[in-house]
Amino acid sequence: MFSDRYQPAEVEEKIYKLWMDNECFKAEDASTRPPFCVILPPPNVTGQLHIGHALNHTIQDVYVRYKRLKGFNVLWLPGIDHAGIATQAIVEKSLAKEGVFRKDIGREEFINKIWEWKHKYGDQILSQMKRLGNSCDWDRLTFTLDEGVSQAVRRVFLALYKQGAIYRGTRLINWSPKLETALSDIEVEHKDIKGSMWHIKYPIAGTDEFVVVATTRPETLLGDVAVCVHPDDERYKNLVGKKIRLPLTGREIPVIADSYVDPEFGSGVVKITPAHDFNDYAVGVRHELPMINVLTLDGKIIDEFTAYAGLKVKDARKQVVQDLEDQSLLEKTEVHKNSVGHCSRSGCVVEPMLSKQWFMTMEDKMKPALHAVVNGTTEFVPEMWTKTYRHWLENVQDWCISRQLWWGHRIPVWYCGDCEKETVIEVGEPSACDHCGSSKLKQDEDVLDTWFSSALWPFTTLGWPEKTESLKTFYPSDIMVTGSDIIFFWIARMMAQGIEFMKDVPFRKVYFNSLVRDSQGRKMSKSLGNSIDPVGLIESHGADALRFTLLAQLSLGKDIKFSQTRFEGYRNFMNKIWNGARFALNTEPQKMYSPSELDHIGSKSHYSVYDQWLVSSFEKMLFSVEKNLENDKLGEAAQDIYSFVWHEFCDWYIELSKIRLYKARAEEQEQSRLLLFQIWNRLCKVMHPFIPFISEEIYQHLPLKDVDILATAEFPSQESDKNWMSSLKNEVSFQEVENLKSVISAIRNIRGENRLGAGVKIKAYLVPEGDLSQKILGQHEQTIMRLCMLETMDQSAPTSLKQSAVADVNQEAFKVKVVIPLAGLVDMKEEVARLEKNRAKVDNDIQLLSGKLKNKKYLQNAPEDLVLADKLLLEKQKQAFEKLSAQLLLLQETD
RNA sequence: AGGAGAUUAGCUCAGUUGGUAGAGCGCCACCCUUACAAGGUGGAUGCCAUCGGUUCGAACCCGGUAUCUCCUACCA
Repeated sequence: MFSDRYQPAEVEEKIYKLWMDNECFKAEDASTRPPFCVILPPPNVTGQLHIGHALNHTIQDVYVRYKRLKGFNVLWLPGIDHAGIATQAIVEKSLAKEGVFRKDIGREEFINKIWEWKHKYGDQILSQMKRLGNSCDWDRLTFTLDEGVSQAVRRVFLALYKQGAIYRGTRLINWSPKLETALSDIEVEHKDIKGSMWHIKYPIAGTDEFVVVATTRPETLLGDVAVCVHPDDERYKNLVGKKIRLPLTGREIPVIADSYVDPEFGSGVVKITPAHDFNDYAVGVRHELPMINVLTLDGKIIDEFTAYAGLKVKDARKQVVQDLEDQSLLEKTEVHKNSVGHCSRSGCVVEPMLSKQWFMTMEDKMKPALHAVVNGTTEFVPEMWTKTYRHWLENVQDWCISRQLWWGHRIPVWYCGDCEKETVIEVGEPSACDHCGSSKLKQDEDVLDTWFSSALWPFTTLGWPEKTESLKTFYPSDIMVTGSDIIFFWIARMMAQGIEFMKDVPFRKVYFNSLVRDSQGRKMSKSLGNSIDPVGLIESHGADALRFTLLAQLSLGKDIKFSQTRFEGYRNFMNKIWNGARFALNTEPQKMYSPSELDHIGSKSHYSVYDQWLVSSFEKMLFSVEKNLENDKLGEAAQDIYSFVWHEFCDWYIELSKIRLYKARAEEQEQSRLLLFQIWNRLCKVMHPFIPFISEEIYQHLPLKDVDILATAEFPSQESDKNWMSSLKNEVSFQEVENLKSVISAIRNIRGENRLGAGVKIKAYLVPEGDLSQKILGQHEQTIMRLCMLETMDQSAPTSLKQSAVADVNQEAFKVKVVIPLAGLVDMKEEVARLEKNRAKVDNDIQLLSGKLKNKKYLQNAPEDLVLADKLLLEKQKQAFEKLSAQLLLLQETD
């Protein structure tokens, strides 16, 4: 130890190794201790952890370490997600740089390449998680493509398939032409694009007349199957039922009426292209219209439209517009801002596409998932997210679960070459068709949406479908910590699948963590370049400082702005803790204590009132931390620790105890040291869930004969610490020290406001009123003199108050008049100003209180003790006012 | 368009059974006092967005308004 600055870089790696070597994070499948389980939302294998992960993981680590210290059999189960589309896209991109293309090397070879990537980056992510201090049971690390998980996925697929809940069908889905796969909604990002709105004349068949249709996508005109107006729109009523001669194709299409059309928007006439627009698709289904596909899977016009065949969407659009203009069918073009879906992985524009895909029915599955949250079986924190959850689940649609990718769980369906029917099995490959017995079977080329396996995560990680001890002990888990952005994609689906296959919810509580934004409040994103790398932060100020920065700012339901100066502030706090410990541990001579000496006390009389005050203060902090943790208020718990360590222990206790520690007799010194160790022994445990490295490092330096490991120690509690805590805390001593603090503050205040530097030696008259006041002053004379840097301290009244600063300390039974002669030290102006300011404050109080006490209704309705307190306060303030006025008069007198 | 949330010190934000507003950072003054200058002591700064209601009493409860943020959907 004992650099005067805390050096996290020298500590963290060593400490993490200590934990690993001692298997501190291992959970037991069978234990007499109560279980506590957290399943880590598995980070994507695609790259590095970002600061959002740091927050998410730190929150979990606080719960997990706290419960571990509380004696629970804790399992924090780590994992990594294969993240199908994201990983495939990234690996494909990186291979392309070397001139290697997926389609050239083939499925098997490409998947091998991804596995190589996974091993490299998976390990990198794990080491980053360790640097943060995550106390996961690493032996249980699970990857979403592990054999056991794959088995489970196939069993679920088969079960749902047999139920009819999984089916194959042709629907309109989001399609990435670049990646050539279906996308989930979460993979579609809407961006505002400045585009155009083209007003096109559609000729009415058999006439010379036109109807004008406004569109942002003229190229899909090729797939139009109708023109639609609002049924109540007078302008077009007579048009309904007539035919339109579709430009560029000559195809005749009907005019239909549907209330989906907004008569106010554009021309009030909409072209219907069911194969390329979600609304049009719905209209198409309602009106039983045909659906004409216009695009190839890679986003080009199909060959049937010879004039445009092979053109990309953008080029086709230009060509179509040009051709319409040439035929004088383009009425006008307007600038139009449009929100367009983009593929979050490749950046290309997403096309709604008619496609044959696998779907899972959702409506029935989501009912119990909704119910379990509404009735509180699973609790949402903060509670407001239940509204969002409900809103989503009540408007759920079937889920497209197939993806045209190579990386993922391959769909366990085989198609028969003879009868064309499907065979689905749970293990291995089928040898014959279920329906006709043919052996000409071919497996579906597609893989499952990543979220399909993620939805099973709470039980597949514990060994399902085997009936494992882990599953029995740890399902359901206690808390799931995650972002609210995946409440539907993940949380809801885990709820549904958990209830379906485990007959119980997957977790008792969901904690939705905040979003970490940059210092300007912007979302962190690659495109803005404002992402913060947590590893860089750890390297600069240490993992504990980072953790504490995130935790201390935590407030349920609110985002965190990451500020560098605040981070530095908490780095300073780590240093403060370090030096507080250094004060306790560096005092020579060193003696080693047995654990029992740190847990029990000898004679109470050996402890000073300062010690007793500290123990009371510690106890108050401890209870507050526990209460806040139990109520998921991690931020407030962190702040409890902050203010105890800095403002109670360092600011007051250390200063109060110095005299005894430096100057007193040997046995008294020994007693002081023992108390310091007793406090730090416990304080380390309280701090540990939040800042595990520094607390463990300090703990390892405690002069204990057999040092154990903090990570698996026992959290202090009223029961376990009964002897120590209840013997030492003492409300009378606590009050005594609070009184003492008030005198010291009063003197310091006079010093500060009169600009009397620390170098100026001052004399003070402290005039007590009553025995208690006298006793306290007498007992703490040395302390007062030291902390206020007094030259002399006199308990008798001064002969005159002229040319003196005066303050009245008045705390219930403790009353002291503080008089400090200022003659020759300062201009009296400062003191006059100080007293006037005080008097104004007191006067304000008097006005307020007397007004209140004149109000008859207040006297009738307010609780008695409140009224009484106000009356007492009023009297006290009136006296204070008198005294201040008298002193002001004195000061202004000239001799 | 629908839903949710926010508005408190210069900045970032706390503030639950309604009872005279708090913290960190920043700022000002003085100080390297043997744990710590990444420190110490003292100080300044608020019509708690706005209008109304309930109440003896509102930052807090209810309603309206303004501004901002996020989510979902959509813009043919």
